[in-house]
Amino acid sequence: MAHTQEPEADRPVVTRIGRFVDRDAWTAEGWCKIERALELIGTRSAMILLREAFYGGRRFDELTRRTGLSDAVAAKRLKQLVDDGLLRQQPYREPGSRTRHEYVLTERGRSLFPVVVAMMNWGATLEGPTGGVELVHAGCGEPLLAAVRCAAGHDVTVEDTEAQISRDAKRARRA
Amino acid sequence: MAHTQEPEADRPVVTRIGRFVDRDAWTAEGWCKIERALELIGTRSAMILLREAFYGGRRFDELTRRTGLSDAVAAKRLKQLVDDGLLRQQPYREPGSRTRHEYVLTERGRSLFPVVVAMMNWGATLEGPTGGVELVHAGCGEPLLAAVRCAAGHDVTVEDTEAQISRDAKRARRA
DNA sequence: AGCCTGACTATGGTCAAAGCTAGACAGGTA
DNA sequence: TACCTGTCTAGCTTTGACCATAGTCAGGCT
Repeated sequence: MAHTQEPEADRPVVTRIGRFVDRDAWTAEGWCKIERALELIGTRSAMILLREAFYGGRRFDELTRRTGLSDAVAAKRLKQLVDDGLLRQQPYREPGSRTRHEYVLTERGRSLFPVVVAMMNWGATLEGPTGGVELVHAGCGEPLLAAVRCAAGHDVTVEDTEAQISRDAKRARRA
Repeated sequence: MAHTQEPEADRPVVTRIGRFVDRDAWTAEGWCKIERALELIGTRSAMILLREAFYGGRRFDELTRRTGLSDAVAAKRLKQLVDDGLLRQQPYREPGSRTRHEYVLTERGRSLFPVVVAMMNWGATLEGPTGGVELVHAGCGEPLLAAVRCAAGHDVTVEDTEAQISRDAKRARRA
């Protein structure tokens, strides 16, 4: 598989600071936010159903058809996403049919927006056909990008990043 | 599971525009950038190894120890990540030991930064212990956030987003 | 040479994800 | 009433992710 082999400096990607310099002073055990996220969205079916939700898909038949998932898997995963509070069922009624449910993103589901955009961005850089669905800014029509900023508003690169043990780790440990 | 049940307006999350309004005019089949990304980073082990890489971990023993993965899984996944061009092996020599390899992020691997940050951000919003490792801006010490912007530089919310079929979909189809 | 250690590899077992097929079930239509 | 259709459930199977254990193998050490 072809890929970039940049002959770059032998420096750490991210600098470790504080107590985290000694990595054995601390264990990730149960603290990792990414692992926690993966428990909810770590399956292929969950991610592509959410993708469809961000593309505006809401109804069971559309979601199954456009994701290519089987009824059974889609139903199971949608149920889990509802239970986990990422989607919510909303009744609707098509004339001549009985009341059914649409699946719409909750606030928690919408807050996955940066994750979805970041993954689309990254996926777009991989080899394979370009194109497909694209998300753009309604205001100006420009495609979306996921950016990393700090809370103070600065753009941040990997090289400008430091890793530390969160200051409230001790406080939280009591809980 | 407790979660927000916002009583919000009955509008689509994302507006579909262009040919994409008729969703059956087009099929996702093989075009989805997220599915392509998931083929490379869609496993728990891949994500948490990359997490460790962004935390500054490089050596086999450290990566296995801090991720809690077994040797076998770590070795297999690292091999895959190297083959896929997200990591690269770099020789090092500890005094008294033979030459070994560190695993360092390639440019392609580093470009996952927004994905990792976005997932950490989102995971932090879930219930469970807060704390753990935190990434901060070296300049000002503020924690990192993943933001969504358009190519023109505007901040974009879900509501300001439109989904369309990418204009170069046809061009790419020839390939 | 023979030993030791750290980085893999090979094997077997468990479990979850996802596909397929077949139903169940509600609530409309004829 | 009987029937149809779209949503959802229930089995069964395959695949792959992960773990545990036990090897292999390279290369420095004594």
